[in-house]
Amino acid sequence: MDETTISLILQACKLARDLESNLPNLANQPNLLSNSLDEITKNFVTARERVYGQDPSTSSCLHNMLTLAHQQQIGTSPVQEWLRSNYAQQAMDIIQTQLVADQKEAKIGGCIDDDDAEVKGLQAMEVSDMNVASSSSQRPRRRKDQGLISKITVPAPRIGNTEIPPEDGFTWRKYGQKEIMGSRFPRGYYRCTHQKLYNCPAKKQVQRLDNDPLTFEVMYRGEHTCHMSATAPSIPPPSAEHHNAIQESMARTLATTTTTDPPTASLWLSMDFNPIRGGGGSSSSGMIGSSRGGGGDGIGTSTTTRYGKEVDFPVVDLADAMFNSGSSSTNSMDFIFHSAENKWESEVKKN
DNA sequence: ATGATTTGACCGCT
DNA sequence: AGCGGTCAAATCAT
Repeated sequence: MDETTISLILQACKLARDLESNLPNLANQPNLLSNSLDEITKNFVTARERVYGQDPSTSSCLHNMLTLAHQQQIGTSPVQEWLRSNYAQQAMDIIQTQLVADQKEAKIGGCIDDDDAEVKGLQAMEVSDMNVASSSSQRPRRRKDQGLISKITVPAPRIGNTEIPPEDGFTWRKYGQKEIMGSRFPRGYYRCTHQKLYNCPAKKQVQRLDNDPLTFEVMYRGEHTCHMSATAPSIPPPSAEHHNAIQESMARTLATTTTTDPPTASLWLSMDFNPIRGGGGSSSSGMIGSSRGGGGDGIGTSTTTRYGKEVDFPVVDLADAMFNSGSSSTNSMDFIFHSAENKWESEVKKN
C-alpha cells in the first residue's frame, strides 16, 4: 500500500470518528449525514481501488468498507446504527450503482468512458451549439444517452411536508416537468444549480411512485463537478468579486443547511451546527418544497435559496478563513485535511 | 435586479 | 408517430 492509500484510509477513519462524535448534532440533519457518509465511503472505495486495482467488486465493496471500519474500531454502535439508516442506504445505493456502472463500462473495453464521453460531448457541442445558435435560428438541442448513474427510491419525510423528497445534499434547479405516460404523477427535471458556474453536468429526475405516493423515485444522471471536496473547485474564483460571491454563497449555504456543494463532511461535522436561527424559523430545510404560488405539482426540490440572506450566521469568517488561509497556491481544504491528517497520524504514532 | 419556477413548445430518439 | 428530455419566455419571489 502506498502512502496515498494509507492516507485515504486514515482520512476515512477520521471522518467516521468525527461523524460518531457529532452524531447527536447531526441527528436532524440527514443531508449532512448523507454528505458525511458519501465522503467516508468515497475515501474507502478509492483506497480499496488503489489496493486491488480498478476492479472493485461492488457487493464486496460495502462489506469491505464496513469490515475495514470495524477493524479500525470505528464501527461502534452509533455509527453502525447510522450506517443502517435510510440515508446511509441512499448514499450506499448511489455508490453501489456507480460501481456497477463503472464495471459495465470497464467490460466494454476499448470504449471511452460514457460519462467522460458525455461531458466531453456536451462541452464540444456547447461550442458547436453556440456557432449554430449564432448562425441559425434553429434552437440548439442536445440529447444523447446520458448514462444513468443512479436510481434510488426515497421515502417522503414522515414529519412535515410529505410532498417533498428528502434533501440529498445538493442544490438543484428545476428546468422542466412532464406528465409521463402510464404514471399518475409528473416527473420533475432538475439540474445542478451550478451548471453554469462549474459546468456541472449533474441532473436528476424526481417522480412519485404510482403505487406509493409517499415514495419518490430519484434518478441521478451525470456527476457533480462542482464538488468542493479535497480538491479545489473545478473553476477557481477568478476575481475578488467572484471571491466575495462565493463567500456569500457559502455563508448562505452554511446558514441555511441547504448544502450547496458541501465543503466536505469533515468540515461540516466539525461545526457546531444549529439550523434554528433567524426569526420565523425559516431555515431552508423548512422552506424546501414549500410551494411558492400555485401551479406546482408539489414535488419539491432543494432550491438554492435566498432566504439565507435574512439569516445572520457567523460563518462568513469560516468561509473567509477557508478562502484566505495560506497562499493562493494552497488549497484551503487541503490545508484543513492536511492538518487533520497530521493530527491523526500523530495520534497513531503515539499508539 | 436577480434568480428560481412554471409551462408550452421544440426536437431527438425509438 | 409519439414519448420523453430540454429549452426558454413568462411569471413569481425576494
